[in-house]
Parts: sequence; C-alpha cells; structure tokens
Amino acid sequence: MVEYNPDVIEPRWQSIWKEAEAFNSDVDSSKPKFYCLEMFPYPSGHMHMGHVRNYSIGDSIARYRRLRGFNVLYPMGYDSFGMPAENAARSKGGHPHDVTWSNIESIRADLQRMGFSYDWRRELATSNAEYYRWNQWIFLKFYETGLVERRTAPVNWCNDCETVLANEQVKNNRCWRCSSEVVQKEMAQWFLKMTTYADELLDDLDDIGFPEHVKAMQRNWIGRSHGAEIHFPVVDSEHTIAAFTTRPDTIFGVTFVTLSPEHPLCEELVEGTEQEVEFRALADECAKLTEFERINMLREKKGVFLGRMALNPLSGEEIPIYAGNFVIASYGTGAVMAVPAHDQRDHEFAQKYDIPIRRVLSENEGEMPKTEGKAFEGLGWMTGSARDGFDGLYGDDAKQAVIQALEAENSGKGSTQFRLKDWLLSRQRFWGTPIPFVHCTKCGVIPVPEEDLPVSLPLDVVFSEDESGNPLASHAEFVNVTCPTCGEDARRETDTMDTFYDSSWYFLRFCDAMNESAPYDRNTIDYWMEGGVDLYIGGIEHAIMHLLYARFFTKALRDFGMNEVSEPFSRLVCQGMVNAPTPYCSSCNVEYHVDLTGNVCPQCDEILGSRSAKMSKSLGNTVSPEVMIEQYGADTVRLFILFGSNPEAGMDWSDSAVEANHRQMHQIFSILNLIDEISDEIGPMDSWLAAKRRGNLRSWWDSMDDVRIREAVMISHFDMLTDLQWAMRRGGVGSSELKKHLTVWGTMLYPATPHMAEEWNSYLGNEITLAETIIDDPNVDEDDVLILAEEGALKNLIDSARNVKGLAERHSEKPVSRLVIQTTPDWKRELLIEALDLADSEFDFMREGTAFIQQHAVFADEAKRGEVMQYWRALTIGSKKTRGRVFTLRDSEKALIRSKHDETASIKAAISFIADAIDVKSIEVYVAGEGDDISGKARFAAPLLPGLAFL
RNA sequence: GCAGGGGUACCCGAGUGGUCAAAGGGGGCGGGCUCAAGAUCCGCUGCAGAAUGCUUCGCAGGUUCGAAUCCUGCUCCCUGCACCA
Repeated sequence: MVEYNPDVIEPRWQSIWKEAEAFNSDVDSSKPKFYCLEMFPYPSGHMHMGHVRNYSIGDSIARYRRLRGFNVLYPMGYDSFGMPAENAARSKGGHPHDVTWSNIESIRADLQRMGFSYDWRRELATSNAEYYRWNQWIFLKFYETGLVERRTAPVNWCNDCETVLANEQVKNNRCWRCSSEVVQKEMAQWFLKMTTYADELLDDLDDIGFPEHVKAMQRNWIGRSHGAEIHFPVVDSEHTIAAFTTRPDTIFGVTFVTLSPEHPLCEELVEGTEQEVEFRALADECAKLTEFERINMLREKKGVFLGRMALNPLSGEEIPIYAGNFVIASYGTGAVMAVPAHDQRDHEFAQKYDIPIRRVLSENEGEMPKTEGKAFEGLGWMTGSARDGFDGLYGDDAKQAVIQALEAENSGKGSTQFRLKDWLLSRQRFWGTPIPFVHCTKCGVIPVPEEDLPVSLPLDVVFSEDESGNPLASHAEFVNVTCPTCGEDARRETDTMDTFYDSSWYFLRFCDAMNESAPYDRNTIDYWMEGGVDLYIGGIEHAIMHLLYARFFTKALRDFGMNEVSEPFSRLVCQGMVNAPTPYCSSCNVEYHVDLTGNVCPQCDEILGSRSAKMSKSLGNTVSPEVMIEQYGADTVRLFILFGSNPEAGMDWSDSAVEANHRQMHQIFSILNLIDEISDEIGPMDSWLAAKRRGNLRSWWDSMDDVRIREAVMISHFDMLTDLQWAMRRGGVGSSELKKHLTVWGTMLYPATPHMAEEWNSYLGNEITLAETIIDDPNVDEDDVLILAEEGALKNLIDSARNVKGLAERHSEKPVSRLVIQTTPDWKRELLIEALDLADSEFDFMREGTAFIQQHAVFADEAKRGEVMQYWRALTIGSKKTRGRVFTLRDSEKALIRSKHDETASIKAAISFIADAIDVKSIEVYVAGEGDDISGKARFAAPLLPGLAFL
C-alpha cells in the first residue's frame, strides 16, 4: 500500500537532485537552448506568496523544457543592494552587509524548500564585490563611449531617503519607495544618456513578446512626438522664444505664447514692467505648491501677461507673451504656442483672459470652420491663413508645408520630442555600487583605472540613528586617494549607483556567472542570449523602470561589441497578483484589515462584506508560504498556485481549494496501488487508454509550450486521473499497458509537482530520474481517432439514456427496469455517408437537396417517404437554429461513421456496463426494424444516436 | 481626460460565428461504499419536456439563415499615465 508522504519525499528528492547536480547546465551547441528567468528577489527576509507564484511558474517551465530536450539555463540570485538594508542597519545597529547576508540565507532556504531547479553554481548577489566590480567596469565603458554625463541640473530630491531619484522613481511627485514628497534641488549629478537610444527603444517594442499593456506603458513613457520647434522673436529684444508644437498646421491661429514660470526668459522680460509683481506672485505660488495642492488647484489655469509681445514668424503678427502655471519647464522647450481655436486648454485660457480665438482649420474641405464654444482638436483643412499657399492643405501635408516654410526662413525646424529623460543614476547613499571616479582639484573628475577595480564599500562603517547622510563621505580611508593621473591628493566620489543599474544586466552575468576576468564572455553570451531570454517572468511593477533600463543596457553593450543580441527578453510574462478575501464596504468602496471581518464599517456603520484584494501586510490578508508548505508540502502549494489560474491572471487564495488540491495529490499518488491489483498482462481498455494518453500528451505539450500552465495542469493532474478511472470502470487495463501509462503520466506530473513525480517514477522502477529524462514525441496513432470516437459514442449514449430515463420514470406507473436500444438501420448510415461526401464537395443542399433525395433509391418505397424526407432534412438543412447534422458532427464521429463500425455489436459488448451506469436490470439491442418497434422509437434511430425505449 | 485590460451560471474561471445550456475547479445537493464519520467513487446543479423546446454570457441596438463570439452606442470595474504643447 503506497501512501503519499510529502514530508519524507520532498527533502529526499531535493538532496538526490543536488547530489546529481541535475540542474547545472553549460554551453552545448549541439542542443537547443532555453533560458528561463524570473525577476530575482530583493532579499527582504522570507519568501512571500508572490515569489512562490513567480518561481513556481518558472520552475515548471524550466523542468518541462528539460524534458523536451532543451539545454536549460535557469539561474537565481539576489538584488541585494538598496535602502531597506541600510535603514535596518541604522535602526538596529550593524552593517547593511550583515543584514543583507542573513536575509539571503533565509530566502535561499525557502527557495530550496520549494524544490526549484536552479543552477546554484550561478547564484549571485549584486552587493558582492565580485558582481558590482563589473557594474563599475561597465560604467567606465559607458564613460569611454560618451554615455556618461556629469552635469548640474535640477533634480528630484527625497528628504526622507536623503537622495536624488530618477524620473521613473517619482510617482505623483512622491518617492516611489517611501511616498514622501519630492522636492527640486540643483545638484551635480551623474546621468546615463539613455535618450540616445530613445528611438530604438520605442521602435523595437513592435517586435518583442511583451504583453500589450507593458508595451503601452513603455510607449507612453518614452512619449515620442513629432512636430516642430518654432521661433517667436520677442519684440524690442534680442531674444527668441522657441516653442515646441505637434501642430505646426495651426501656426496661423496662434494668438499668444505661454512660458512656464520657471522659464529663464520670464524674469528678464517682465523686469521693469507693471506686471512684475503679479508674475512674482505666480512664480512663487507654483514653486511652493505641493503636488497634492497642484492637482486640485490646477483645474484652474492661471497666467500672467508679461508685458511684452512676440512675433509670429510666418504672419508677422504681434502676440502677447504670458507665463502660465500649466506649462512644464522640463518638457519640450518650456514654452508653448497657444492656439485657442484648436486646443481645448488654450481655449479655456483665452476665454479667461479675453484673448482672441481664431479658427484656422476647417472640419470639412472647402467650408468655413463650424465648431463654436470649444476647440476643434482634430485634423482639418487649413483656411484663413495669413499667407498664400497654405489654405486647403490637410493633416501631414499641412504640417510639412509649415515646417518647410519655417526652415526656409530660418524661423524653426521639424523636431521630435521625447518624454523620456536621461537616466539620473547617482544616489547619495551607502549601500550601492560606488561610482568609480575621483575628484582632483588639478585634473578634474577622473575615472578610476580599470586595474584598480573594484572600488569596494568599506565594511568598517558604523551605522546609527544619529548619523544622517552618506557615511562614505566621512570615511577617510575611502575618500582620500591619490589622483590616478597626476598623483596628487584627491577625493573619491562618494555617490553610489541607483540599484536599478545592478539589475539592468544581471541576466547577462548569469550566462557566465563564474567568469573572473570579464563581465561575461562573448561566445557564451551569444549562445545563451540568442533571441533573448526565452521566458522572463515577473511582476508588472517593473513594466517601465527595470524593463526599460535592461533593454537600454543590452543595446548599449551590443554597441560596445559585447553581445550580439539587441533585445534582452523575447517573451515576458507578468504574473497576476495573489489575492485573498478581505473585509470590504461597498458603499464606501474601502477595504479593511482582516481584523474587522464580520464587523461594521468604521465610516458608515454598514455590515462589512468581503472581496478579494491583493495580499498585503497592511490588510493582514497574507498567507505564509512556510506554513502552507509545512502543512501540505511544496508540491501541493505548487499545484494550487499553478492550477488556480493561468500565469497572467489574478488568482484568489482559497483554503478549501488548497485542501482540495492536497486531496488530489493523494488520489493521484494512490493510483500506484493499481499495480499490485492488476495481474492480467492485457486488458480490454488498453488501446483506448493508450489513445487517450497520446492525445492528452499532445495537448499538454501545446499548453506548456505556450505557458498556459493551468490548462496543462488540468490535463496532467485531473484529466489523466479521470481517464484512468474510466478505463478501470470500463473493464480495466492490463499490467503492461498500465506500466507504460504510468511512466508517461509521471513525466507529465513532473513539471508542476516534481517531488511526487520523481517518487512515482522511482516506484515504477525506472532507473533514470525524471530530472534527466527526455521524452519522445507522442506519435498519435491513426486508429486513435476511431477508438476514441467509439468510446465517446458510448459515453453519449449513457448520457442521453440517463437523461431520458429520468423523464421516462415520470411517465411510468412503476419504476423502469428495462431498456430497448434500437440502432440505426443501414440505409440511414449509407445516406449520411452520401450526404457527408456531398458536403465535402460543397453541394448546395438548400437548392439541390430535395431533387437529390427524390431521385434516390430509398425514396422509392412510398411507405418510408415521410421518414426519409424528415431524416434527410435533419442531416442536411437542420432547423431554425441548428445546421444539418453533416455540418455539426465532429471529425472523429464522421470518421467512425464512415468506417462502418458495427454499432450494435459495440453497444452489446458494453451492455452490463451500461445497465450498471444507468441502473436498469436488462438491456436489449438490435437494429431498428429487426425486432419489435418498442414505443415507436425506431424512427429516432440514427447513426450514433440509437432510439431508446424504457419499460 | 488619454492608453491598456476586463464584465460568462452560487463563486472562481475556459471559451472569438454553428459541434454551446456553455470545459475545468470550488461550493451545494443526491446516490454507492461504511455500524458511523472521514476519505473515495458515481451522478445532479437555468426552466420545462420521451430524446425536444424555451430563456440565458454587463445593458441597448445592429449584421447574419444562425451571435457569449463580429459591429455601434451606453454602463460598470481594474491598471497605468496624466496640464506633454
């Protein structure tokens, strides 16, 4: 009697795999490669359900690909630099290195307990000097090729984190990590010129396998817009105002220009005018406003006339210059040409300040513009232009004509703007990669020579609550160096790199993780990275930052000649969230902590309902993976996670479903007991079971190939069991077929629940572990379709007999106990086959069908004519909502009918099973017409649809 | 406001023109097994009905011989961006 015992088998198989080094993989050009990667974790302590889900998906695919004969690279590491460790060190005392390391130890133990099949030799932690020295090495490369820039610029500063932030890390003017407000500060900072690659980053999105919403987010973020930069000379001044617009075709409708209050020209223009005071007030207000206030107050657009005029370069018209609170200094040129007739925002502004609104585009060709009271923002035909040659032009033609005129007169040019900014990557923090530069009073800012790398973080730094700022700055040994160029005393740069830098190339390092002389070797990288990482799995929260930076790195490193590939990830899967029930007030639309379950809403006193929400500490609806593993074992947790929903979809945690999955594991495993129960070599259901298995294996492959894991698991862990149970009930299988079946099934169980599958496989006496097994093509047999169709027909018969029996019993005085089955007469089958052939030749049954049947031999018998005609119509025309039967039969059923299999014999062979299944005492079967027509059911008999009479 | 994704039975969730009253799971109900419970196996789970008919896939229209599936409008939910010129 075998019993499923995860506590015993899981650790055992984990150690067997480890001993055998089963998951180590190296370059082998004789095999196709598969690079399966998950976003590596920030080691914050223990693994949570999000990790479990992410890595269970990846592991099942990695194991599946190995089964299929791929050389699989499946590594794991830790994104271990960053603020949390530094803060923990500060509050508890100690060093971030120690905090980080102990966290890594515990998360590694969790990963191992789940049985994930990583090549542990490649494990890396970005906070180790062996890793970050290559960060520095690459940074020097960036510097050599001009991608590094140090410049003074207004930057986003977070007071709580005491560091600057990249644009991507500011959400609603708040710090992405601590949510405190971000302020602008003028500082000298390090930038990576990512905008050099803006076009490529945008264009290549079209060809990569990212989910649509991720592509959309990246497109938005890069934000390329085509248009023109137009120069408006300031009257009585040397200055011109450059304004970027996407709508040069509206140039003749410009009635004012607006500068952002921060624009340097503002001060200069307004000085000495009577509007100066008013302008100062606006500028101060904008500078002071918190983001929260801005969002609320900016519904009101405000502006101040600066007292000066500008010239429209094409019309020569004088137009007023305003400063407006809605113009952003950092986008385009910080100046906007305003066309109130064709831009709703300008329209509102013009109405408020009583500025003329002039329509210069018409909605319909050759007509006057119609729109009143609001802006017409669509494309239109130019009209009322101040110069000849423009009226009547539309859309792109109109834009191009204006740009050409501007360029000819040196008053502007075609221009493309990006919302994407260069990547500000310096941070004023300790726990990150030191930027490898020194500041020398004589030589300036000088790179550390390559041979002096790594610039290591000192371990003898003491962290405490009282210290603020970056402790590197006060670490004399670190800071004081000699200049590599002149040998004089110099100061080391104390800024460190944004931790997103670390994760921008870790997938490349994994390919050659033990390389001590270079970040990675060219041949090795070109093998593993050909076509990119084949499957990359992670959370949607990295849709912009990490994924954009990694794409940028790959392209930049390619241009250094370090790799062939241009796009790092060929297929990205963003796994959905793991949700769990949480108290919810539908009137207030608020979710509450699980402590309030069953209580009333604190705000409105209504009884709280429940809805599913992302697992989070703040709601208290988390489930601990460790507790679940302890209770059910890793395989059950994996099964639940993978069967709960397909990877991209959200899933709900359900205790009862986990338990149900655990029972399923027991059921599957106890199937092994059949081996001892079966003594016959062959059994009646052998060929059916084999046919069914081949079909299942094929669909399982297709699902796994496409990462539709839920569908695959449904086949491997549910359908396969149901099928075997059916075969056993239908007469059983022989020991030889059973052995073969269980062996193949074991491989299907392996990706999702590997420990149980290995145990299963070894119980069967197979010498090779599944970890080393490569499976063969299922080779679907030609006869399979007939075998399956015949059994399918029997299932249908039982289903409809059950259904009809229920009805019959209501009509009968006494309980029914006898079933008479009248199978199809030959002529009906012959006629159906003829109709099938006609359908194949695209015969028009509507037009020619009646004539055809009337000339047919079966129609000669006058007594049968009514039935023939009725049957023929059902076959070929059907009724109002259903088409004729020749069009609705499955291919397998058609094949079965054409094979002229003996339906009567087939049913007779299963009589006792049918009697059992529908609970009747006796069954008679004969061809309609060869016995009494019981209850007049003979006329219902048709191929695969016998007439049934209950008595 | 813009962009992306959604609304399918008690719940979750598959399903992209006919084979769909709609897979699978959870839950519920009934039956077999059992002294009994659990586990397990079988069945039922829109309404009516001797094999058929009716109603149903967010709401309202439309295309079609035929719509969960295609088109139009509306509505609600989620996610991201948001004065981007």
